Order: sequence, then C-alpha cells, then structure tokens
Amino acid sequence: MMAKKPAELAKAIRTPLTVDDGIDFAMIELFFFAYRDFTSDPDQLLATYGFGRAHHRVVHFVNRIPGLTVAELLDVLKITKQSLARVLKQLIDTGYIIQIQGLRDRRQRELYPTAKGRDLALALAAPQSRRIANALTRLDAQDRGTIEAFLKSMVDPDLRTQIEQLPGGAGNVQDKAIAEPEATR
Amino acid sequence: MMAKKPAELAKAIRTPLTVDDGIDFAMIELFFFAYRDFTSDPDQLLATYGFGRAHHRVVHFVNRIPGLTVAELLDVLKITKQSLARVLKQLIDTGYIIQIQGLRDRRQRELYPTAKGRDLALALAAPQSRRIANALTRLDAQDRGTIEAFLKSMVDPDLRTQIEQLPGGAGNVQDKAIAEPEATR
DNA sequence: CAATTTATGTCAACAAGGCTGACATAAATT
DNA sequence: AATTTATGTCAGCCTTGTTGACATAAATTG
Repeated sequence: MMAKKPAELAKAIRTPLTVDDGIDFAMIELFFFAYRDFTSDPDQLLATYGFGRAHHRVVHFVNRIPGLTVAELLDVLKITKQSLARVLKQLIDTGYIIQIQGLRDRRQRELYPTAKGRDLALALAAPQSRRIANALTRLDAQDRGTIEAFLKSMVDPDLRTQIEQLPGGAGNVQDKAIAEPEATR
Repeated sequence: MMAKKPAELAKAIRTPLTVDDGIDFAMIELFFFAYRDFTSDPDQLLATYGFGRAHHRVVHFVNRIPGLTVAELLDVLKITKQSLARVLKQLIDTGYIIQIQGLRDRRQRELYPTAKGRDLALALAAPQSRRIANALTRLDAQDRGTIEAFLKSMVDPDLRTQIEQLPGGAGNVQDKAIAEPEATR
C-alpha cells in the first residue's frame, strides 16, 4: 500500500457542521448525552459488584421475563451464546440467577432470578426510573404519551414486537401517538 | 472465600418485575431499544470503513466544533487520552482529520476535519437524522419541544453546559419546555 | 428404532475500545 | 532556571463482543 501524504494535501475545514447542513444535530446530540447519563447510574452501582453492563441486561430481562430460555434471552439481547455464557455463568455462580430444566422440553434451561437477583434488578432500575420521573416532572400526562410514541417509533419496526410482549410495558402505547393518560389508570 | 451452594438454597422467583414494583420499565426499555437502533445505522456504515463507534464520536465532534483541542475533545468524550490516541491516530493517518498547531499556544493541537472527514460525518449523521425525522412525523412542532426538553433534563445538570455550547443545537431549547416551534424559523 | 436436529455448554482465539501507569517532549508559565 | 501543561507513546490489563469447532442430551423424524 502506498502511504499518502494527507497532511500536505488535505485542507482543514474550519466551519462547523450545523442544522443548516440538513441534519438534526440537536436531537442527535441530546439523544447521545441523555443515553450516556441514563446508563451512568447503574454503571457505577455495577462496578461495586464487579459486574458490567452485560450483567445488567441479563439481570434485567430475566427479572422482567422470568422463566425465559437461553435461546429467548439471546434473541432479546442479540448477542452470541458465547458472549452470554460468560456473564450468565458468573450470575449463576454468584447466586443472582438460577436455571431450571424445562418441563415440556428438558433440553431447555429456564432462567429465573433469585431473591438476590430480584434485589439487584430493582437497585439497578431505581436510579434510572428516578431520572426519568425527574425529567417528566415538568411535563403533563399527555407529554408522556408523546415521548413514549417517539421512542417507540425510533425502534426498528420489525423489532417492536419484542417490546410489545414485555409485561405492563410500552407495548400498551397506541401506535397513533397520544394514548390515553397513563397516570389515570 | 467460602463457596456457597446457591442452587440448593436459593429459590426461583417466578413472577415478573412490573410497573407495580414502582419502576418505570416502559420508559427504561423504550429508551434502551430506541438507542440501540439509533446507533445501528451508523454502526453498519462504519464497519465498511473498518471503523467503530469510537471513530464516529471523534469525527462527529471534530466536525461540530472544528479547531477544538485534544484536551477539549477528551472533556467532551469523557475518555482517557490513551483511548482517544488510538482512534484519533487512525483518523489522522487515513486523512479524515488533520491537526494544526495552535497559534496562541503552540503546545495545543487543533483538530479539523478534511473534506473526506466532513463527508463521513454527514454520511453517519444522515440516517440518524432520518430516523428522528421519521419518528417525529406524526408529532407536531410543540411535541418536538417536549421531547427536546425531556432529553435535555435526562442529562446530568453539570454536563448540560457542554450541550449548550454546541452550534445551533439543543442548547437553544428553553429550559421551561415548550419552546417556540422550531419548524417555523 | 436409528438418524437427525435442536438446545445448550464449552474451549480457544481474536478484536474493539475502555482503563492504568510510566515516561518523553516541547512549549508556556512562574 | 525550574516547574507546569499539552500532547504523544509504550506496555499491559479488562470487558464484552466476535467466529469456529466440538460435546452432550433430549426431542423429532423417517
């Protein structure tokens, strides 16, 4: 490969990219920073357990869908079984999750949280829920529906079914935006 | 350390965690899935260049704030200089970014995109902007303000100043939510 | 029943992108 | 002249993703 001499040929562009370039930078950056801080609270907590984000996701979904199989979990997380194996093994060995052989199909391993695993899931979710609640305080119930609708349509259409199956979750949001006020249920 | 026998002692919890546990799981999961898909488009594109998310962030902010120094970039990204060095070197060597010695302070290296770097930043931002625009189509101009206000208050207060300094961006959102319709400017 | 497929587990190697610690250089500051 | 600052670089480590290969037990199929 021929080495180029980019520094001598390429010229520096000194003007910033802005909204004028037809890109919604405000939203892109807000989403980036918001998500970064959204994950920062659980990240800190996880570090004290010696766990990482991967453990968080596993603990979360096992608590949300107790009894799901390894294959189902892989499908939700979209990672390989080898990736899952490492963190899942740790969580099982340290007593946060237990496996129970499936009844209908004894090849399957159903995943359940222990009391310890339930506590961890709650502890991880609490600061995130608090952050969201805080961000919603200035908004009314209808705004909440707007935000849910927005976030939901940011998700790839073919993956939305996953969300809809989660218990008591966002699947209940009307596709048409502006659902009935959730707060009054 | 004594090894416990968790499988024999710990009992499986069979009930799912739900909203009833006082946690806003709907929002937590929507945010998770939305962000995951939000990053999937650029991720795919980056792979064709042999780049990763780290490169994306660098290219993005150098294009948004041309001439920022290495130290400033580190502050925005919140990573170590050793982490940055790897990806930055690659981007410089392949001609996406160039460094120019600072004028006032010649120790500093000001970072600028090349034309190639500008094109890449635009190509990466385009699908994200499209996804956002699509998610906003069903919503009105006032809803946009609601979402911006929500995302902004998800960010740690002390880090919000960073956002406010970005050109033509979300810093312009009124803190009180419901800004004047952006679309009519 | 035998053969095949399926669900899961496991070993090994690799890559990206974080991290820490240590040290080097040049330029600014004191 | 001495110190601090901005940057670069080397080396090694960790987490979490990847691929490929192979093993086992249970279900399914011909």
